[in-house]
Amino acid sequence: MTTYKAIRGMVDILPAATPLWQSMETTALEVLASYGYEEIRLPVIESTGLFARSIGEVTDIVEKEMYSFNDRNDDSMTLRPEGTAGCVRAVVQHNLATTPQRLWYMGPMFRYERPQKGRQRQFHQIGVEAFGVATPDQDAELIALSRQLWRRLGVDDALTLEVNSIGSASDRARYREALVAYLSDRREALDIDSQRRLQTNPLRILDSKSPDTQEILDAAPALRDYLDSESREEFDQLLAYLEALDIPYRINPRLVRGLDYYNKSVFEWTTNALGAQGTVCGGGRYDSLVEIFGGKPMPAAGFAVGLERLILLMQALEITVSSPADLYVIAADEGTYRHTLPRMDALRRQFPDLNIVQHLGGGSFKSQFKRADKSGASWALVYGETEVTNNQVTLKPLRSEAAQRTIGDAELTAFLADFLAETQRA
RNA sequence: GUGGCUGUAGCUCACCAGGUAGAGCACCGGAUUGUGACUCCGGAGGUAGCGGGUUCAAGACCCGUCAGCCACCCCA
Repeated sequence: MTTYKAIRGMVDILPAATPLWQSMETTALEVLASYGYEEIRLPVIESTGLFARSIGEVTDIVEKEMYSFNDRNDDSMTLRPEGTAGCVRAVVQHNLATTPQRLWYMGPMFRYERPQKGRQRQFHQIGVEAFGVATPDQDAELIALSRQLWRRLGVDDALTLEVNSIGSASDRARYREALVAYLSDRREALDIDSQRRLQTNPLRILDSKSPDTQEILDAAPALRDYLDSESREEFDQLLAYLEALDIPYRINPRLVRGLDYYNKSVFEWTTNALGAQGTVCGGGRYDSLVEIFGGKPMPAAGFAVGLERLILLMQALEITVSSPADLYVIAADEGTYRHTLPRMDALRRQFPDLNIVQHLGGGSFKSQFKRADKSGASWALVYGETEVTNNQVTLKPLRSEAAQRTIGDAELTAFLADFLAETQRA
């Protein structure tokens, strides 16, 4: 017999972890709604060309990390490696950007990379994209929104905001020339990867981790000196907004994002609690992407949150949530079980927020109580012969020292209403 | 894609000049009449990731392969 395992880099999220995921997701939904962002749901597969054009032909993502294949019509398709390209495509296709739009989406992304902690081949992101506002109040709102999310999740103390401005495309072109000129003279002192990038993507040399390369970069031309006045002013304005919001930040002049479409202000939220993959959230402005995809020129900015990394961070901070059952229903035998059926059915309709777990498969009271205990339920509802003949039910507390009691069916409703009120849910 | 470490019961791990596997936790059952958690007793559960080689004999050694982890790389 053949046994199957999930394929490399594809990860099952098991019941032990889903309560934390769900809690994180609902919190995110609330925060996004509180800022007036609306959900958009997008396909997981797009034309390969869409990503090549937006992300950039010479980026690592496009060069070697895409899950691409030809469909039955021999068209090249790609499992989305990120969400912005598809979102912009949808905005253009449906003409959504006639007025400013605040959008978000959540779902799986795919990159063919070597897996390690915090890096999978299928992973999940929440993407937030805002269209139509060119001024840095938009960048500030996006950062404020993300900080609000960290606060609500209890991870804000573990995250640091890094910001930078990478200017316009023409600023970067001029800077690239200067940087290449400077580094070419010192070519042999650079690490191998940086030597290669000298031809392909020189700006990425800036965030090389090689100490030798970084030392050479200390005396290199600075990107900031090549920014036009607009980029500079808008960056300074963003910093002023961050100060007004009381969001601590670190200007990282070597922060350059890996995707070609970014311009002007960019940012990352990072942590050192996760090892090498410390970026939990990254984003910035991408003012020319809408036009590239055939829309009317339209400024835009956004960011993406890596959900696995966020979960890992929450786990590292020992943030736990659980949703145990409220009631566990025990019946003495087949006849009493049948007696409970219409009653539990009615209770579920009457109290939709109540988690009622019915014991299945029979067994002794002893074994049923063991299960009841393991379910985490607060109360066991016990139906034996006596209860059934008297139209009663026995309530046994499983989490407290309160006394067990037997009450009439009619009183159960009042009891459960009180229970929900106590647990602040009714 | 590169380098290093690891891979034994559901989980965490052990044994071992190489002589066909064990613990704790978890699981199931029991300790007289309809009651969990603690305790005691018993039980079930493993093609030792997979394939090949060396050997009388391999979970242990060698090779390959797959997977995980760590770092590089890259990003979320």
